[in-house]
Amino acid sequence: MKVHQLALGGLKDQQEPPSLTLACKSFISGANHNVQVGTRWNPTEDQITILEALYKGGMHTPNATEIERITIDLSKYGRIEGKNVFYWFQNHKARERQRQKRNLNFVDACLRLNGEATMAKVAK
Amino acid sequence: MKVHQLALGGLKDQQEPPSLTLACKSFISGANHNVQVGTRWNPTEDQITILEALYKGGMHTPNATEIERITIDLSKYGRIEGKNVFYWFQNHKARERQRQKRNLNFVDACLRLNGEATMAKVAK
DNA sequence: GCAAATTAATGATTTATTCAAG
DNA sequence: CTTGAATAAATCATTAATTTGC
Repeated sequence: MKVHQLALGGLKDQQEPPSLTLACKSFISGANHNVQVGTRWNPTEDQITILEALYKGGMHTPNATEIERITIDLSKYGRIEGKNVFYWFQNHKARERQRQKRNLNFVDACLRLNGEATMAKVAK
Repeated sequence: MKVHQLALGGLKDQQEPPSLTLACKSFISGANHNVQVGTRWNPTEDQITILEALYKGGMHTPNATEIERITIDLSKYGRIEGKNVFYWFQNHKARERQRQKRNLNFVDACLRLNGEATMAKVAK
C-alpha cells in the first residue's frame, strides 16, 4: 500500500481528482504560494534555483548534515522537508544521467549512420 | 551548436525521430567536442549491455581465456581489444566499490534526520 | 479567453544491484 | 554462501504545461 494512501486511508473519494478550476488554482497560488493544494512538495522557483546551483557547484549527493542545512536554508522560500531535498538530489542526478545517456546514444547513432569514412574524417 | 543541444531540441523527449542527417552533418562539420573516434575505445551500447550482463552474472575478474572469448564475441558490435575488456572489468569493479564507500551511512543519516516512515521505506 | 483533455515533468516508491560482514 | 548497508535504476503517481474545442 502506498504511503499517501495510508495517510488518506479514511477518506472515501481519495481517488477522485480535486477538479479545481484554473481560476481557483491560480487564485490560490497567487494568493499564497504555500497553500497546500495537494500532498506532494512543489518547489518554488527560488528553491529550484538554489538546488540547481548547489548541484552545479558539485554537490551531487549531500550527506545528512548538508541536507539539514539545505532544508533549513530553503525553508525561507517555502514549505520543505529533508526528504524532499533527498529525493530532489536523487532524481536530479538520475535524470541528468538519463539525459547524458540519451545524448551519447544519439551521437553513437549519428556515427553509425555516417559510417567509417565519416568517422575517419572526424578523427582526422 | 553542440550536439546535445541538437539532440534535445530535435528529440524533445526521446519520442519523435529527429532529423538525423542534418544533426549529424552539423555535428561532424561543426563541434566535434569530446568523442574520440579512433584513439580510445568507445564501447557501443550493445557492448556495454553484454559486459554488464556478464558482470551481473558473476564474472567480476575474467581470466585471460575468458577475456579472449569476450573480445571475440564483442567484436561483432564494434572495434574492441582484449585490453579494453580487461580494463572495463577492472574499472567497473573499482567504481562500484568507490560509490559504495563514498556514500557510506548516507541514508542512515537521513533516516535519523527525518525519522519518517517514508524514509524508512527508502532505506529498505 | 476559458476550462476540459492531453502531454510532459518531476516528486515519491519500489526493485535489483553492489561490496564485503559474518 | 548468506546477508546487511546503501543505493541507483526503474517505476508509479501527481502536478504543471500545453493543446484543443468552444
